[in-house]
Amino acid sequence: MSTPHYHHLQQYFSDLIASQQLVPGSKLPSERKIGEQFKLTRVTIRQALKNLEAEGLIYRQNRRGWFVSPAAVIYHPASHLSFNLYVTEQGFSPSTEKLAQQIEPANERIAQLMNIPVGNPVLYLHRRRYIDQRPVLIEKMYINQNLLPGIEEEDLTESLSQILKRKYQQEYRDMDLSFKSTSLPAHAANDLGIAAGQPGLQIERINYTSHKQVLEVDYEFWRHDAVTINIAIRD
Amino acid sequence: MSTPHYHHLQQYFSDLIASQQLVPGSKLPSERKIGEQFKLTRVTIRQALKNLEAEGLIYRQNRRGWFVSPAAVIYHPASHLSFNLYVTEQGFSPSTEKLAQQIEPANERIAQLMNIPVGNPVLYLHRRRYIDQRPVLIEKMYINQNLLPGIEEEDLTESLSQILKRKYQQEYRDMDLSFKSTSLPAHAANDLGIAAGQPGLQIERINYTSHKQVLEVDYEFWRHDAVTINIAIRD
DNA sequence: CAGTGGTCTAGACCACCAG
DNA sequence: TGGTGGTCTAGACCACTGC
Repeated sequence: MSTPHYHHLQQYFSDLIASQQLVPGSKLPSERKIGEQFKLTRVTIRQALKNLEAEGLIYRQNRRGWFVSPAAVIYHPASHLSFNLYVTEQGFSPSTEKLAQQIEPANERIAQLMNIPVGNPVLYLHRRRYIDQRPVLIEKMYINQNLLPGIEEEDLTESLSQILKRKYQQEYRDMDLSFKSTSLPAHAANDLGIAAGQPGLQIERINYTSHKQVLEVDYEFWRHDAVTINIAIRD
Repeated sequence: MSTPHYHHLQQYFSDLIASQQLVPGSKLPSERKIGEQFKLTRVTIRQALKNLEAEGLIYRQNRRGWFVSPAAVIYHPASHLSFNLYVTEQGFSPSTEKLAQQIEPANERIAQLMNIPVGNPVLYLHRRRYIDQRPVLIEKMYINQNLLPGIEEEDLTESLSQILKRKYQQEYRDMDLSFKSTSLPAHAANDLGIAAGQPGLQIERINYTSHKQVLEVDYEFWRHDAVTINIAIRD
């Protein structure tokens, strides 16, 4: 077995995508159709498709089929641009959906970060964000409502940085970021409508006010093919 | 099919690892052994193992078996610490192996970045880096030898930042970083001794001198389970 | 050499989505 | 309701590792 069969298949679709005979968003033939055409079983087909998925060239939506991935958006955290802004600037169309919003008692980590007693209320916000109608990101945030009284009455599908600026004359300043490439936890995969266990990118972000208080702790779960992170370090 | 069989298996090993009945570096039973024990076929076993791999809990080495992953090392690029230093500080044991070193003509991207004509010589360096004897990272670097005359005579398994400091009184300063979660390209997977198509983390890093000249362009290919990236943004 | 993972066949049934 | 991907069986042979 010099080169495996799935490798040829990968190459085949890879070439179709590179030459734009398959464009972002278009649907691949069904696994069974591909199988007929190449005289291969579904196991082999799926190996090739999963590899292409890992490369970020294609993605699937549960039981709907396989699709060609759009270009990844570039996330530049140091720029402090909002999701809506940087997605728009790159020629895509962002949208946001609120999945949950509630007052919650702070757990240990959140309490420690926000310097409040464990169990004190924080605002929990759970959102799903889309690029060109494709869900790409699940966001779970814990907001320090002591610093932002009345924040829960705002329209929280809006950009938070907009709300901060308008209502509180606050801006995002310092932040701590942590990135990890890992599979999406089941809850995030479900929210994104994909099978659990698929590769993803997890980000933890802690946002500080200009007085070094913790404004917000943010957990983001990205489709791994949807984003590239750029950072410029200037001492 | 309420919860799939592979899910139970995942949970089983996940629990063993969490409770430290399986410790980092230890070998899992063979796929066939697991199959006997749980009355499952290898296809199902492998689905569970691949999911655990995507989570970063286990890893494999080509035809040698599956092993429990060690804790990820934390890479803090803004600290300017060398690989050797930050790995050591976190209680692991780093090592470096030089796979190739040669003078090469600069390609377009490198030439543009280094502000030299295309085809001018640059020093290419290809290294493999280990944490506790596990290969975790392939590095391909292009070094601006105009700024570092005689660099090619140094021992290039050493920390480059050490060499810079000692021989050239230079230090790493500004850098541009780009991260992407994607599968490892075939060359990198081969060098790491793992099957192609496995998830990985790709980093492009451009290092500048204090005079904003490009000192070095660095491409890193990490095992995705081996690293977490932390960055503090302070304006 | 025996044992490991890597690849593959030829089926099957299920859960979910769309028309 | 027909078609999709998701899961799974029960095999097989190959390439490589380690003894």
